[in-house]
Amino acid sequence: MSHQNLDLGTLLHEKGYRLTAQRQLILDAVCEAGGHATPDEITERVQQHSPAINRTTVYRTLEFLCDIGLVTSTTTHGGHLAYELAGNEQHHHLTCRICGAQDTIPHKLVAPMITAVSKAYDFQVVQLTHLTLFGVCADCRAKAE
Amino acid sequence: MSHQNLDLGTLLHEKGYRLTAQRQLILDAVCEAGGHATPDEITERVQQHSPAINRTTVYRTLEFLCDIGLVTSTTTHGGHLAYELAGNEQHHHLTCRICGAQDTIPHKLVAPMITAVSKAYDFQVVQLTHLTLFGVCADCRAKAE
DNA sequence: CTACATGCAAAGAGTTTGCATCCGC
DNA sequence: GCGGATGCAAACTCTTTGCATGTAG
Repeated sequence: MSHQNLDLGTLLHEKGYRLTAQRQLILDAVCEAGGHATPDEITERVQQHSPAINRTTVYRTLEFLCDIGLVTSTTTHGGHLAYELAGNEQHHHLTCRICGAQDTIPHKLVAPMITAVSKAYDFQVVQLTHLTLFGVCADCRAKAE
Repeated sequence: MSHQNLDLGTLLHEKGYRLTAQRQLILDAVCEAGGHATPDEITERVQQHSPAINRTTVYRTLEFLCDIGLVTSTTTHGGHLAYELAGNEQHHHLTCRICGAQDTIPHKLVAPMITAVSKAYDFQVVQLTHLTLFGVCADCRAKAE
């Protein structure tokens, strides 16, 4: 996942926020992580560049980036926070319980189900956090045999 | 949700475990809760009958009941554990972000999506924890207008 | 220079672990 | 009586909060 030619400075400035080294580094780290990343993983990545950065700052900045729409947050299976770059396209995830491999599936595979549920139950699904399906990937199934 | 004529004593005995008052009470509490219940809610319910019961015991017993297949666990939106009686029928949940109302949807609404994903990605979905879709229920939408 | 952002330390939930005691079988 | 189950306290992880200091604009 890339920066999408994102100019964080300009973007923040337009909204009245400040560009700081920490914010840039944390956003970079989320990009590099390339999928779900926990605050811990982000902290580790960021500290490779700038070891002094505080955990608190990582938490606050991730929430901040979430607020301004640059990243999205989910709760992972284990019940922990996970962040990822907010892409343009809505998508969902497959996570292998065994090897942890992640795959991305397009929303169109999920959309019909959402529509069916919405109609049947008069319930407006607001899947702010995208869906994560857990299972076993082809590789791990092959190895298991 | 009811006990389903469940004889916990016999069941535990068959598997080589012991029946204790705590286990019975905790299972009862999960039944009474009638849906997702957090360890805290369970503890509160149990303590209405037997105030001396320890939080640790609740945690351990819930995990134990999970292991022997009587209850299932999920991670809720807030990232906390939630348990519920393992029914015979696979199902999923709708949770209203506003009023917290919960509805249950049958697996057949979700199954086609799972099948499509499995085929397209050669990924065997093992949705041990059932799915929870977040959104806004009809009542809350009506009130919002 | 001024408000926003950061760092630090400490608090706070929720959950787990170690160990002595208890009790179902 | 034996070994699994419980209770208690303490540790542990993840996350949030309060307040002083630093720094972008």
